[in-house]
Amino acid sequence: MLGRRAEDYLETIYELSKERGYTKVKDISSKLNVKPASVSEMMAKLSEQGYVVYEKRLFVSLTKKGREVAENIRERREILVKFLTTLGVPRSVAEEDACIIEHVLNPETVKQLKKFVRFVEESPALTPKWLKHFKEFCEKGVHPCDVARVRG
Amino acid sequence: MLGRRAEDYLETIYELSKERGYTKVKDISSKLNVKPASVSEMMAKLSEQGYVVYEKRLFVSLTKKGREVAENIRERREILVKFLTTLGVPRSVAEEDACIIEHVLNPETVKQLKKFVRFVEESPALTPKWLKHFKEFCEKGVHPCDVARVRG
DNA sequence: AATGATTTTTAGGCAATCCGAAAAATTTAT
DNA sequence: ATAAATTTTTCGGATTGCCTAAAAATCATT
Repeated sequence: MLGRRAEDYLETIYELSKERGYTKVKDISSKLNVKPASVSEMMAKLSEQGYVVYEKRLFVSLTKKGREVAENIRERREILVKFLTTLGVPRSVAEEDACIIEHVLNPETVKQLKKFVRFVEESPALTPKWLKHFKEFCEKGVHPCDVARVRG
Repeated sequence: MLGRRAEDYLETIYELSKERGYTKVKDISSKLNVKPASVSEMMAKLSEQGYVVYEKRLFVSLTKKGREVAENIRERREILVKFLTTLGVPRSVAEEDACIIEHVLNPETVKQLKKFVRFVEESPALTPKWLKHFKEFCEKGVHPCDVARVRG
């Protein structure tokens, strides 16, 4: 099985390969904030297991197998980011957190969060009333409906 | 700083100590599904760092410092479980996932999820209408409001 | 083509966390 | 009190993933 960290590498390679179809050790290392030495090692492992094509000193690219994994993870992360930002988590934080938990969440959970995102997106209103209420609740700390009841 | 795994240990000790005020290596090992040998090691480390009182071969209990950490984590987990179950994730899955991500989520994110839970709990209706809609959406795959528009 | 700069690899290490096996201590039952 | 069963510790080892430093390869410039 593929370690969590390995998945990060695959996803990164995926992103970095978009233009040219391949990427280099240095780029991966910068993106992931690890030293090139660590990337070299990981590439050896990933190519051994058939996730990347690794031509030493030349380039790294994904195999079909690797691309499939990467795409899955990327999709998962996008869902998580959307989900968290919908709930009012600042984008930068949402992205960080998504990157961490994308690897560990049960698919069942992801499925459900995905449904939630769709539920909000497919709502007829641009921003559903309840979501507006929620945002208000976040700002004022009081449920708008309660206010209505008390005041009205 | 305390490793993620160490936090799991603290939380487990906390739970197991509730009745008697202390717990034993074996119990921790069963709860965390690791061998007693691993627990011994971790206890040595945690007591060195002042998180537990570790009387070799006799018992393990939390120090104040350890209890504080444990309580924090437990609270975070409870929020997560509530949150996930609210969104329709089955309890067992929610508990598993919560246990994993409780350690890594940004406090900002947790804060926001907590607000969401409160928002739902403090809603005047037992189950807010939108949440009913969401559940329906989960079952039928169609947003109830859309149905209303199309049919009506 | 030679020099210098950059990139990459290799080698040796470190930390966290787990394991199994064997030894030691404790507990339980007789 | 002793034998048997259980619990706990210790020790050596494995894995994952990261690092530094030094060597090697590649690239860029003249």
